[in-house]
Amino acid sequence: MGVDEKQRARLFELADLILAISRHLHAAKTDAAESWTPLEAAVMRYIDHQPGTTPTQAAEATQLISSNFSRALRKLEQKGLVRREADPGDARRVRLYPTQKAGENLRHLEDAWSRLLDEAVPDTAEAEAAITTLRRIESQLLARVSRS
Amino acid sequence: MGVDEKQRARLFELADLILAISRHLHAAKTDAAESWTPLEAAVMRYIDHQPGTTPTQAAEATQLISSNFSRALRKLEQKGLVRREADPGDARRVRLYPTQKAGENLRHLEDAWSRLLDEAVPDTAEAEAAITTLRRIESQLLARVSRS
DNA sequence: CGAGTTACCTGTCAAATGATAGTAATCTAC
DNA sequence: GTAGATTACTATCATTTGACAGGTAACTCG
Repeated sequence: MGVDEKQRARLFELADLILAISRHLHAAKTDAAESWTPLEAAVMRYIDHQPGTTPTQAAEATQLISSNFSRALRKLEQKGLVRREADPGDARRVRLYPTQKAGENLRHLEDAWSRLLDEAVPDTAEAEAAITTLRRIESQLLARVSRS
Repeated sequence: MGVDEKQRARLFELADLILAISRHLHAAKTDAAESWTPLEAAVMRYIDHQPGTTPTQAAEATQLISSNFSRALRKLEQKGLVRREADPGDARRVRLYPTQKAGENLRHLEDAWSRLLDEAVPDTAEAEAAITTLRRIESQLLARVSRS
């Protein structure tokens, strides 16, 4: 069956827009407190969403190979944004938690990005609809990768 | 006035999702014909959308400073994907056009990305709604930058 | 115990990116 | 026609990122 012509073009534009906006957001590098590289930001946000996660799990979610994840993690720890804690059941395992400082920085980031987007999407329902769609896309892409 | 608490969190999640998906799309580096770096892809897609654009204009749209844009452009030209043409009215100015080869490669990219997204967003209306929202965000962010 | 596995980490290399400085050609305005 | 602005470009540097090879400690299972 395959995707029909118009839907294909639509989906392409969707991907295109996501990539373009992502670039804009990076470029508008909100000087939110600590300066984060894009990769560090991705790791930080994941740990914030999933406190208590392990490096292996987080690396998978962010699609980083463990060596690179470890590097990003080290920097975040040096900046006092992430705390490592030993897993009581398995001493090999490390649990990751955002620090309070991370919470403050993320709030700054939230402020900055929200302000950027509020003019474009003031409507609550529209924002929620977009989030629903994008959430589905995100989990779909994630699943696809772990499958391969 | 300011953005209310919940809307702020929503918009933050929106930004977050966009960044995460963007990372996934890059990671799923569809080996579409010529291999493009993320930046080259951004430039290529812009030129495809706006054939006849000038380097200055395209650099602004992709938020690159001219030196880096020039580098990306050179690579795209070496790969035979972009053609430069002198502006008849102003000899300083260069006009950029996608080549036929670029069209083919973009079609591969369109295939690959569309396939990735189709499972997540099979619904036409939903895709269009998301596109509308994201288009608005994109032009908003772009305008914001040129303003500053 | 001892081999194999798992989780995490370091070191290192190459490529991609962001930014600055500076050059050359052309145009504009006086 | 000359000073200054505009357009496009090159050279170069530091940082970020992606990938690989390998190492240590802890766990599992016979």
